[in-house]
Amino acid sequence: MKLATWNVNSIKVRQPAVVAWLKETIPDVVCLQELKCTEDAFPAVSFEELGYNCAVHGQKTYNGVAILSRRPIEDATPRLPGDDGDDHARYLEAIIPSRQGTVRVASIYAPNGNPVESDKFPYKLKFLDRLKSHAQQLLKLEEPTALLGDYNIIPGPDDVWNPELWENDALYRPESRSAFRAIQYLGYTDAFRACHAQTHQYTFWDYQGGSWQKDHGIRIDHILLSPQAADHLTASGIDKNVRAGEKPSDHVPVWCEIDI
DNA sequence: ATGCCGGGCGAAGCCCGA
Repeated sequence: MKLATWNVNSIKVRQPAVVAWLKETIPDVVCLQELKCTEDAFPAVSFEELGYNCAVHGQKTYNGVAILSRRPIEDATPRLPGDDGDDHARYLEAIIPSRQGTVRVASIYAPNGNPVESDKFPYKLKFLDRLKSHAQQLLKLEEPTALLGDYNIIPGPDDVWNPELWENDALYRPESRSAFRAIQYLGYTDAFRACHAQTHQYTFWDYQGGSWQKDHGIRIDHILLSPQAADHLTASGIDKNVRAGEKPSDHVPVWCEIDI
């Protein structure tokens, strides 16, 4: 089963690119982030024509997450527990039947958190703490679980072209990196890092300043696997070529293959 | 180091992202 995540930065603008990528790579499950639209405006038909079911947790202008699946989508559940006052559409979880049993997947759009002096940074850290608590609850189920998405965290100095320039950025602050490690310490595996030792493999390049041409990127889109999923991990990759296409998102897809 | 880029909204210019 091939699982993927992609922050599309507006599904309305990116719909042709997503369709082309789906046709080329044929993932079984895709988690999308930054739809920037409500569920009504989500272009589900163009994905259904390719054989995908869609579950959408939308929001006008900001955020918005979705799950596409070639298999049925069961129990699609929006929102991360732990703060009923949080109305951002940043989390959608669902159960997907596999050949043997099921896989639980989540599409996650963690807050950016900049500037760090603003209330956006504590909001980010609180969201990540809620994600950790929920991830801990999910471990008790002892199921194959994949938490896919834009975590907005650079895990370490090898995941950015020039870490010195990011020291006071919310994506690289010690508090953010610590929060990402804390989820892994619960028992989750970074799928890409488990498959690749190469450093400086990026998932995001800023539109500005020729970042893509200079390969000045960051690795912030991640797939975390529960032990029952990680035990069957066979491959992972970053579809970097997508960044060179027509009207690209600033993020590219990250995927993993689990033999379940 | 930032908003030079790109998108939303809405019809100019501001908000937001990373």
